[in-house]
Amino acid sequence: MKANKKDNSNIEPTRSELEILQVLWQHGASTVRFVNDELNAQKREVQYTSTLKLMQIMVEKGLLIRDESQMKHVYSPAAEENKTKSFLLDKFVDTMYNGSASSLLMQLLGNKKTSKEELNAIREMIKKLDQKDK
Amino acid sequence: MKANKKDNSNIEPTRSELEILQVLWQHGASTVRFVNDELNAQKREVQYTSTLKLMQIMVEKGLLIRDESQMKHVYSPAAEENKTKSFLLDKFVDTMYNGSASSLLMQLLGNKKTSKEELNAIREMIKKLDQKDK
DNA sequence: TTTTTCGTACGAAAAATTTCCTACCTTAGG
DNA sequence: CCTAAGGTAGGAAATTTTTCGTACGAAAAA
Repeated sequence: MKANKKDNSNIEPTRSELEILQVLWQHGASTVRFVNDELNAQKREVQYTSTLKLMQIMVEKGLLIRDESQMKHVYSPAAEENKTKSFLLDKFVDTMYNGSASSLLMQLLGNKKTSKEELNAIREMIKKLDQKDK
Repeated sequence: MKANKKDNSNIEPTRSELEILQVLWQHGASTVRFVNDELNAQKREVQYTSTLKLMQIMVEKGLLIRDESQMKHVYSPAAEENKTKSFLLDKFVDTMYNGSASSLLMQLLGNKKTSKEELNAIREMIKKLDQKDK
């Protein structure tokens, strides 16, 4: 019942909260049971009630909304996935690269983990962008 | 005196620790006094001894190293700036974009905050990359 | 020399985050 | 009806992160 920020998307999820958001982004609106199973499968062992509690808190914070019409409540992200991601990406660029997106990209390109396919996808994307402008 | 991970760069700095790293990345090796002043100027009000303590903890964790040869200890990041950033960026891409760098870029390009200049810089970068490959 | 200023060390408090126990309710199966 | 399985609510404990008070030493100023 604390103050809902005018907009949910300017709240920083904690690390655990982010894990939960990931599951919801990936699978869409879900029950606690489902999220908890996913966490245990994908991430780490965690008790059902821990996940429940966390998701309840997230509702209070306005990060999630829930459908209580059924006994098994169904939770979903309160903000657009892209809005949240965009916000977090922005913050990341700011704190890590002084706001320079190209610096970030540079790092990304120098990254072993970035595969050939990724690089090609990026190139294509830029090409299209270039054409539009011309 | 806890175990130093073989490599510092796979440790996740906390949010506050990241703020300190930022200052050090930006200004190079510094005293606590300097870092604290920067934090107060750039970020938020914080007591000198709080910053001191945090930086001491970071030394214990292996995130920072310090030169104690002078009375005013001088701290610097233990790992290469790029190594740490690369690691964090990787994690970010993984958790937020399922490892897809191009998805991230897409988000970046759709971002209001990404200026024209940035876009151009990115285009140039890709062009060069393309030429190399051909 | 005395005092004031500025530094570190250390411990503990405070705050934030995360975990889980217990109680209790509803539904499904016997 | 009775029991077992599975759900939510809420409080409190545990852990992690952050903040700061106090003690004390060195150096600079008076």
